Amino acid sequence: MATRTREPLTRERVIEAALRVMDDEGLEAVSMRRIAREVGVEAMSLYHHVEDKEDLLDGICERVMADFEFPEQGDDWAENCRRGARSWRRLLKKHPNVMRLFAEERGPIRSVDSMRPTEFALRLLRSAGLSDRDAAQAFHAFGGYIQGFVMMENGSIAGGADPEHAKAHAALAAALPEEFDALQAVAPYFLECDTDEQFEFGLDLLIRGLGAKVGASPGAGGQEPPRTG
Amino acid sequence: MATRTREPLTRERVIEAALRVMDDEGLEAVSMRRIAREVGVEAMSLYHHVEDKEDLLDGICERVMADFEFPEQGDDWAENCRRGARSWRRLLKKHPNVMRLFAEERGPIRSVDSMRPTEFALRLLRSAGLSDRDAAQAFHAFGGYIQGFVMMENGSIAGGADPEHAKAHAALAAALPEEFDALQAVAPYFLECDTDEQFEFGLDLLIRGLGAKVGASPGAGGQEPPRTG
DNA sequence: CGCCGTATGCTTACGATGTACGGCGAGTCT
DNA sequence: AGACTCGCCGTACATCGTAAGCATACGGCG
Repeated sequence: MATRTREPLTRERVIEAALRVMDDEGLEAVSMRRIAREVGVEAMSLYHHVEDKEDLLDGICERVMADFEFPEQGDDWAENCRRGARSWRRLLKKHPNVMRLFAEERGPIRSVDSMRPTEFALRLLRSAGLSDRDAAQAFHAFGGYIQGFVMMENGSIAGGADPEHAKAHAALAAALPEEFDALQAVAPYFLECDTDEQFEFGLDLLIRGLGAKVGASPGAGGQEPPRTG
Repeated sequence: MATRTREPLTRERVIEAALRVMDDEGLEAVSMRRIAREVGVEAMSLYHHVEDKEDLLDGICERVMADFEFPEQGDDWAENCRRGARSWRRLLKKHPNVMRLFAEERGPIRSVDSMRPTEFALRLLRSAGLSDRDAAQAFHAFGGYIQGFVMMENGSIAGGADPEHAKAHAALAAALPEEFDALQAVAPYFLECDTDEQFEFGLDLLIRGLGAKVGASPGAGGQEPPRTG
């Protein structure tokens, strides 16, 4: 028979297929029917493994986060931060569409593995000498920067990566009234666009700033937490 | 007659209606039919003023950017940067869903007004003493940070703003295995979550870092641009 | 062995979406 | 007057998420 006791579809396999389709064909290709086809099943069968499409997308997010590659750590906290940040960016760029999912309101976390990157980052910041409070703040600062940067790389609002769009952008900048002189002066550098270098630039700013802060109040562990009621 | 020569629907009015619906009822409510109803017309009539839905969404983005409020400028470049950043964040928070649009790949810019915030930011950075090249880099650093931060505020992946979600997140953190000690220690501060303060923290890091850079190579204008072929 | 509850999958169907296509009425030009 | 254009409408279609019900297969029981 064709329908021999087949491999019994799991949530993991569904999500994996969805991630594959998303990476290969874009987020709009991720429909229940498309994913079902991908795993050799009809659309409605997926609902035995995911609650609904939102849940599927949540699953993709967690799946991606769980793929974070933990960089080796050395003695220099700044370099450790840099490596962590680069790794996070690399991950986000590997699945360009996941930023769009992050930008939506996501459901509660379900898998433990997807929290490991956060734990990793927080340890790193604490080991740099930040208080728990400052670690939380710095976490948001770095997280925001990295995700926002990648978003600008992908979405290309106000300075994107792909040459064609950048070219169009620059052409438009050149055609602008004279009052946009700063834009016209800087446009070539938008075009040049070595995004790795640009990423490092901002990363450097954050780390320098953090260095100043660490130097200012060195070695402080966590003081008492705020009342969380 | 009811159908007297009525106000002749324009692209602007369509986009304005779409923005209103998006702000009031969320991005998923923005359908061609819904917007058409909003302006008292049938869905297909919209296509005389926007190419397709993508174009409409592009229009929303530009419309929002054109709403940027230019803060007054003083003598302190750092304070000027802060004001500009706060203004940009305020704008993004005023239309929380627009971040999701920015996260997608957007079409080419069409309106001049929507470029003014960029021009403003670049002037500001140049007046701080940055070279054109560094201004471009810093622009991406600040832009990335601000947008990413707001995205985290809204989307709440790894530390969101609204209390309910944060609470759930913290509860989950507390229930985590012991290996997540950093996360557990910092969780209260994620919960506390004075987002304004957190925003200022990251902003400060960037500005401090920039200050170091400005101090290092002071007053340099723009050197020659790279070949843009 | 047969029996049955519970997973798992399929089929059908419904309402909503973006938009291609063609028609219709009014204003403008020759 | 007649032709043409412009703004708008109505209809139609493919695709989407998913609710409801039916079919089949598997595991634990007698």
